[in-house]
Amino acid sequence: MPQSDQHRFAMQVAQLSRAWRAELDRRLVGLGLSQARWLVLLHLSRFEELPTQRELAQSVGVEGPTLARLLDSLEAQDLVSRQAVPEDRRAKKIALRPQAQPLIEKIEAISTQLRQELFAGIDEDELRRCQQVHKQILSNLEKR
Amino acid sequence: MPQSDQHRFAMQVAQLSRAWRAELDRRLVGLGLSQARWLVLLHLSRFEELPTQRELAQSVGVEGPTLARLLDSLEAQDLVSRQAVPEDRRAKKIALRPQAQPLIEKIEAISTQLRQELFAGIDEDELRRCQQVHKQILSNLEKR
DNA sequence: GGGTTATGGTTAGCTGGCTAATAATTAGTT
DNA sequence: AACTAATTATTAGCCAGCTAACCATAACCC
Repeated sequence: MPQSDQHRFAMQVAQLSRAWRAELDRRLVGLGLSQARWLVLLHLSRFEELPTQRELAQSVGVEGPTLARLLDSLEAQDLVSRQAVPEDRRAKKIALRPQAQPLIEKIEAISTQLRQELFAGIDEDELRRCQQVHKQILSNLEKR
Repeated sequence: MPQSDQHRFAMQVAQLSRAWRAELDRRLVGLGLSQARWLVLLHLSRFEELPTQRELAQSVGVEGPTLARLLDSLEAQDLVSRQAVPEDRRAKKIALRPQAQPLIEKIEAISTQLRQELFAGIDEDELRRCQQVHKQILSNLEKR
């Protein structure tokens, strides 16, 4: 595979990632949430037990400070709360406030809908193999 | 394919894109160029004729204002120059200054090296099919 | 040819990534 | 028990993406 194709692959991934997020954001703008914030809510809703900030940051895929600022604004909107952890007084667990629930449901519905549109016409098996490729590259990346 | 797998695909793409770029950036940090700037140089070096800012922005995959600011700093470093276009007095063509050439070569070498490491153990055919999947999703995205 | 619309570039200001440095607390060593 | 290490969250500050609003010029059209 020639170099320029490999280069194209890299570009494609970058573009895909940005365009996808931009489209989802466009559809979610009515909810008063922007970009990173709904992503945090989405991840938060998938935890069974309340995660610490560290755990949540890892799940979302951002660094600690990035999450801290997002939580600041989500807390200001009364969508989440930081709770002290008795066993470890450094840590804080993040909880969803009840008023976030309807929002979460809308986010889930909209993002699921978008995914269905984007995966239209793509063979399920192809998709899975593509995931394997991604996984391998990510694993190669982690070795550095 | 269950929803959660689709969700994972989206996350994977985002993570891949960020991690890849972060690693390349880490390797290029010694050149005094950060993130977006070497990308602009790289794209610029692949044009046969001098591109306008618009063309260059499109190639890099960013919006006009983003490129404008990057060019400001690249111009301040004497790595590129903006040239007036006689036929269209609104437009400017971007040219690489000679002193950028050795930099470009290092960037090419390092990014090629990284790509080879990341694509290690990945079947060429799989990779191509994966690109097709990306292409399809991107095309679905553009229809919105 | 003059008014309108479209286009190339810039400026301003927002958002959200990051690292580095700091404070508080915990864990580990001796 | 007392230092030292590591860990959790925060703050500060940089970088780079974006849209909106603007200017200058070009293209369109009546």
